[in-house]
Amino acid sequence: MPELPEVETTCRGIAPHVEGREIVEVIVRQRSLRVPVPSDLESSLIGGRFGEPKRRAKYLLLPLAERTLLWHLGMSGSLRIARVGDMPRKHDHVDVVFEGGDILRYHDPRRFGFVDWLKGSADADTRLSRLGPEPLSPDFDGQRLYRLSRGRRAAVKTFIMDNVVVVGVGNIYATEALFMAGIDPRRAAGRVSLERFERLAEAIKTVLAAAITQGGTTLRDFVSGTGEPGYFAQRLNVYGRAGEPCRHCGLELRHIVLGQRATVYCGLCQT
DNA sequence: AGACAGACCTGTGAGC
DNA sequence: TGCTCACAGGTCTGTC
Repeated sequence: MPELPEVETTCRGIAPHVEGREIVEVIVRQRSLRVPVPSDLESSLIGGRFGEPKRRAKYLLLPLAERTLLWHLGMSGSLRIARVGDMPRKHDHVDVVFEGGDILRYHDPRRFGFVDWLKGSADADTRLSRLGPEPLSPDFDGQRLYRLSRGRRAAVKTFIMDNVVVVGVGNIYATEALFMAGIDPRRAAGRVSLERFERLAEAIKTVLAAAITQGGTTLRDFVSGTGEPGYFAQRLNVYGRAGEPCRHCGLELRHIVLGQRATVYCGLCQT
């Protein structure tokens, strides 16, 4: 499931294949994604060239001359580079074919992702304008978490997954960062100290940066832009390990549900 | 305003 | 072996 590191890996992986190359064909096999594929996608893309692909939160931005394509991979989506002649698999919904024969191919079994035009500028499109800072930027730190959390009774895990607080912290990395910082995910956000939020902010940066270095987590159907699988899944300490022993103290890891999300934590190491 | 539930979708794996 | 069914998850929307 693509979280921020996977989207970043995808962005870097596809960039050399798509930037500045003329689009010669667009094939849409499934228009019914979470947002319907725009009816003018094909006509607007053909003959154009993308500028440098960017990432904002878990969105990929592909600029054209006058408009920008906003792509979200949802839960099960992947963008990878194929070649003309590579047979599409089931759930390969969109192909963007470039001069020279590279194909930007969108695969998404659960169709939670979408491709859409950015509405105006990034500041005007409400999907981007309300987003908090990037977790790896200096704008994101423990002070911010502390300030925004005062008076909040929601669980700290739910709080750090709020895109207004900070973007790109999905369920896997929220779970891992809370373990690394030694914080009980159930604790009310408003009752976490500044010192502990500073540890948590550092943990979030550490796990995300490590995952990007590793090329993203390989879980089920993620494949990076160049078709190379990531390797971060092997290094997860708690996510997906409920019932197994904590790597620090050996206590059996517990599974609970917080904010409708599976949560795993150590009852001894996280307080 | 904040908290929470529901909707979207389908492959996977547990349980019968 | 074959079937059914709950579950997984990001984000938007609606309700209290």
